[in-house]
Amino acid sequence: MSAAEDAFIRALSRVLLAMPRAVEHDMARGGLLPLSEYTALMHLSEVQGRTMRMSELASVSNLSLSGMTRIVDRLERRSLVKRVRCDEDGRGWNAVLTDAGFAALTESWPIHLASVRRHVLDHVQGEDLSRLTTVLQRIATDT
Amino acid sequence: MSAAEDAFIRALSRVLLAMPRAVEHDMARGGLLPLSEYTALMHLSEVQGRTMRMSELASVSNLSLSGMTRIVDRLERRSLVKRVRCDEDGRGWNAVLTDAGFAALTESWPIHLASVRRHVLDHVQGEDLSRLTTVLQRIATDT
DNA sequence: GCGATTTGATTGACGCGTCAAGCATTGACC
DNA sequence: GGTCAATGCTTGACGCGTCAATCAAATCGC
Repeated sequence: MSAAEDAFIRALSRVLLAMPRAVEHDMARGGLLPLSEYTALMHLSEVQGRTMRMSELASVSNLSLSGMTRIVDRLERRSLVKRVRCDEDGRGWNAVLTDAGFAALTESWPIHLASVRRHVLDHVQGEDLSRLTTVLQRIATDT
Repeated sequence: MSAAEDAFIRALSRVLLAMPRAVEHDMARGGLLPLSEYTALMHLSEVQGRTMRMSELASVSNLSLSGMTRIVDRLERRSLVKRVRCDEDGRGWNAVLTDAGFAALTESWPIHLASVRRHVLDHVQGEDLSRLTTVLQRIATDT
């Protein structure tokens, strides 16, 4: 491994560990949703009917199905989401974003955005943004 | 947030979640050290005397001190590291890489390298490597 | 020197996400 | 149409890393 590659991997590792913690911390300080829950609600808010199958939600969130079960459990307990049996398939469940869930999302996103901007986007200028996006997408797709 | 920024953040999030799991998985399949333990041994192997204070090891690994205590506990149980009281400060402990630990590291690194190369480095070509490294270092430093 | 504070590290309790096992429901096949 | 594998999701058990509390050694103030 070349010195440049080594430096890259070390920097990536640090970001991998430290950056999500920093954002998570900002969210917690604001009394807001943890990142995993925020992300789930965000995905729900972006689809027609604010409804997604558990498996689909897990997959777009890059989480195991059982992990998503736990998250929706927590969200449902706080009435931010409700579970509705799936019409076409009696085994399936839909997670549906409630109005309260949408409100929580609305409350959370400015802080989330500010945190992400401060910790990440502020450090990526101009042309780098699109180049890096391409690289990251390739890495993400492969995995 | 612009569409480009949004794409960047989403791609970064996916990499953050998926990539370490992929590498971890490769290590586990080879019956090798988990990433956290691998990293600790690696840091130890790189310093004079293969010795580091717990706090220093935690800090270079971007982990809490108590987290590092657990990791060194596991490593010590398998005799890959030993704890030695610190001379200059009776409260402190040094983690010292043992020969067995060094051997485990030697055994692990080819698979670790191959995994990192396959999942990450193969997707970063030419000039992107240094540009991306700079950005990641800025992000890591800030946090 | 002797209490009071600070510092280095460990421990207890906890939350999170994973895997493997379990439970329904569905769909295929005879 | 009844059995049997496959599918969608949940549950149990577990490992990991965090925070808050704790303990011991060191340092400061007097």
